[in-house]
Amino acid sequence: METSRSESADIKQHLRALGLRPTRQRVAIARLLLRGGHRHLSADDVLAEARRAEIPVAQTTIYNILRQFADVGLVREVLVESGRAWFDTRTSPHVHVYDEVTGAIQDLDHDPHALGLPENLNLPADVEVKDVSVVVRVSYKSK
Amino acid sequence: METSRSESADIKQHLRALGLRPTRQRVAIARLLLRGGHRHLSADDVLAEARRAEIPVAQTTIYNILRQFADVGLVREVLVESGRAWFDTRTSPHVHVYDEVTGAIQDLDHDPHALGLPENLNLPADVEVKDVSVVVRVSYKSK
DNA sequence: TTTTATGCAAAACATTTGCAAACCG
DNA sequence: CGGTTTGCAAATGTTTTGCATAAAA
Repeated sequence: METSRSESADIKQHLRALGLRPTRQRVAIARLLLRGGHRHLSADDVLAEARRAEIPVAQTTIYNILRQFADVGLVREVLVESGRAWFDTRTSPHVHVYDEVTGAIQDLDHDPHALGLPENLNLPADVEVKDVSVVVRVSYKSK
Repeated sequence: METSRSESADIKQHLRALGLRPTRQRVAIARLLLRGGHRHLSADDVLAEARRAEIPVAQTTIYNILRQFADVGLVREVLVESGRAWFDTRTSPHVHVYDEVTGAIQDLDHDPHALGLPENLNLPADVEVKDVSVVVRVSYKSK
């Protein structure tokens, strides 16, 4: 895989714009995460992908970077089961469908903000909505 | 605190109806959880309350019971942060507002099912919606 | 050079497991 | 009794921390 000079430059600029120093690891992980296709990855998945891509990075750093990326909205944290966090490379509004049997997470093209929710919240002026997450938990009807 | 005979009987019957043997621990924990007021409790909170109420029960059992209770719908698992699960003693439909700063979870009287969601799912016939969870993540505007 | 990030190893947690003893029906 | 459930201790898995080294500005 070839790393184009301009792609790196773009990502560096992107990270800077988000207030993050474009370190070697952050740039490499960002490229890895943002390359086409929406995916749901655990921290360990990202570490594995990084290793595969021969990106020199420690597990601790993966955790740091994923938290930072989630903070600035580069990825979205998805909580569907206690004990492990998933990170969604799709940041545009959508709903998650979680299969309790297989553990699979699927995206559903539906904007949670279009649900008339935030308006109904009656929130104080200084309160800011950071995210609205919708998870539809499904399983299979027995017989 | 006095334990009325009939209250115990009610709970036992309730548990049986849900397919759970009314063991000493399950009955005691159920009574503790279902006594008035909607709350969001961690497994550890429940253990602490049990100790306070002098209910003889082990941590392992709390975990078992909470999972079972969630399975049969006696409580609802709430996932708002990775690494720890909360259990909501309110089972009627509502939305959660999670304060990222204080960690507080609040209920919002709004039925997620009234959002036109399940109908839009286009799910296969054998797929069953077990739960729809909505979490509005908020924090405070700076300055 | 000054600040910030990385990475290692060790902690810290929440949750689960294996298995013997106790309990429920 | 016979299948479940409990509870202990140990294990597991994920995420965090402390701190020295390295990289960024």
